[in-house]
Amino acid sequence: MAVEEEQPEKGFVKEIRKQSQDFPGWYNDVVRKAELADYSAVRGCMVIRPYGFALWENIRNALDALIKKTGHENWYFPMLIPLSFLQKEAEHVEGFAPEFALVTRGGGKELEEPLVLRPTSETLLATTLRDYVQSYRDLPVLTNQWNNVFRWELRTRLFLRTMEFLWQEGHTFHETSEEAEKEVYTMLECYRQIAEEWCAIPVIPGRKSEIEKFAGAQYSTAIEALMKDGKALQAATSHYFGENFTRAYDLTFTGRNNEKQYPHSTSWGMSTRIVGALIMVHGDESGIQMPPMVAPIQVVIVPIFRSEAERSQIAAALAPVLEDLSEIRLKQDWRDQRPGFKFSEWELKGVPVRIEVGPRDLARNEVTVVRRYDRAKEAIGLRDLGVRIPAMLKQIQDAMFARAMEFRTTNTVRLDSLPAMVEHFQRGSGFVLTPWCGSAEDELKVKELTGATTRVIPTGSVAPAAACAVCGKPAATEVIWAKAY
RNA sequence: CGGGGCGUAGCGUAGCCUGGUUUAACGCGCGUGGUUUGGGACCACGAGAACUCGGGUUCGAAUCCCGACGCCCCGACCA
Repeated sequence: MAVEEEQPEKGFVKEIRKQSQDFPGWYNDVVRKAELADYSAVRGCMVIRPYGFALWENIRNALDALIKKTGHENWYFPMLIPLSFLQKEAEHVEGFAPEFALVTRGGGKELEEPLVLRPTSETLLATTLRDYVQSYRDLPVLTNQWNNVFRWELRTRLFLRTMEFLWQEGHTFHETSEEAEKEVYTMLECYRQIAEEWCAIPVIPGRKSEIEKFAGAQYSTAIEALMKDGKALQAATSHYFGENFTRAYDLTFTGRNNEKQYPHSTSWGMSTRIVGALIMVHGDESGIQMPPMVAPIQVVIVPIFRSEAERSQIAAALAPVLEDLSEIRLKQDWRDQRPGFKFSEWELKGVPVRIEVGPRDLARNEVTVVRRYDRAKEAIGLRDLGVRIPAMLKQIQDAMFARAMEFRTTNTVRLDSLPAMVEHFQRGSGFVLTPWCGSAEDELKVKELTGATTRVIPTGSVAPAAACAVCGKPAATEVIWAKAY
């Protein structure tokens, strides 16, 4: 009951700041009050609580299945990496050095060489695979690992940027550049599927600019999503390294021509940040909204009763229903709280469907079903739930994606001049699509004038027959600009 | 790293300016008992804080002074 401001019309929320007035405050309240995650003893690190971790697990399981389906195998590499490994690739170390966390002591004495808590594992992969790859017959090597990484961040936010986070990092090594580049886009497509089909988050896949690419990559690709506050969030990335890392780490193979060659490598990752994206795309003034496919709890049953007799009546009536819904992630809430309290709490936590069962319902052999998506309420016969609930979950999943897509569409504009961009970004953000010549000076100029950066050059977009919106030279591509997380 | 703010019970705060009826208060939460239960219930009783840490001033410090540490916000930085 921390908030004194006037209640929203519906009067359902008491504990979270208003999304419309204080988006960052709202986000923070929702993450903590919905019991997804909390701060920890160390600044910038977080405790992921069971409800939040269950959400991550659902996303992870879906992605892990896709990764395996596309031919990759899970490995595990150590978290401690000798500092010298990181220092071998100049661009890479330059990009990451400020974020290193070093271990300098062990066993009570100073270490010969500091160890880095992995910020990412490219260097370790390339080094290790030297022992396993000799011939073109040993390629491709398609690896993935689920782990934690550390980056010493100055400003942190739960899920979006923490010093330690969970992700998967895939690393692959190929005989040819064609094969490696194909891999980059195969994995980007996997990420698109996870984001759009599982998390109901519309994304734009495409290529990052030179400035925005990963340190050490030839080029980077990403999927970009638009949050409800108009800011962009990179939801996953996939990089092409060419021979950059294999040369730097002297990973070679003997090719079909009997000559020593360097494999072409890639890496790609999706992190717990996707959880933050999901919250900021679907959440509203009442809290989170979980897309049914990844929701830790898809259906919650709130029994309403006054007496022991009513209680057992409800329990008895529910028994066959529970059998019909055995495929659903379902929770019964028999806690000793008033129903209204439970309604609010489950809405805050974003459970897609709530089933209310009380004496009035049972008298008609029905239950009251309420959708979190729009609070639509309807009576459904007890025997129909086994069919109606799965259909409803599917319908909610689709509706959530459609609504997010509509938001993105109405918040995407085409502009063709720098003054128009400056004027636009003074009012807010959203996606801004412009013709662009591709020069880094333009990016820096726009960033200085507006705070916005290039997010992505959409896959499949063609060079418009137009002048670059920033400098007026002939455009080489279309590009999306936005203020970003 | 620059600018600003804050450290008082599990959480959110009041008290501080103007030291002493403060035995540090209030709300939420927590425990027990009871009445309740279809949109965040109510009553009663109860547990819970040597006020971030270290110095100093003073007869007396949560309160004033100095220092340290931690956290938050803004900026810079940033897969």
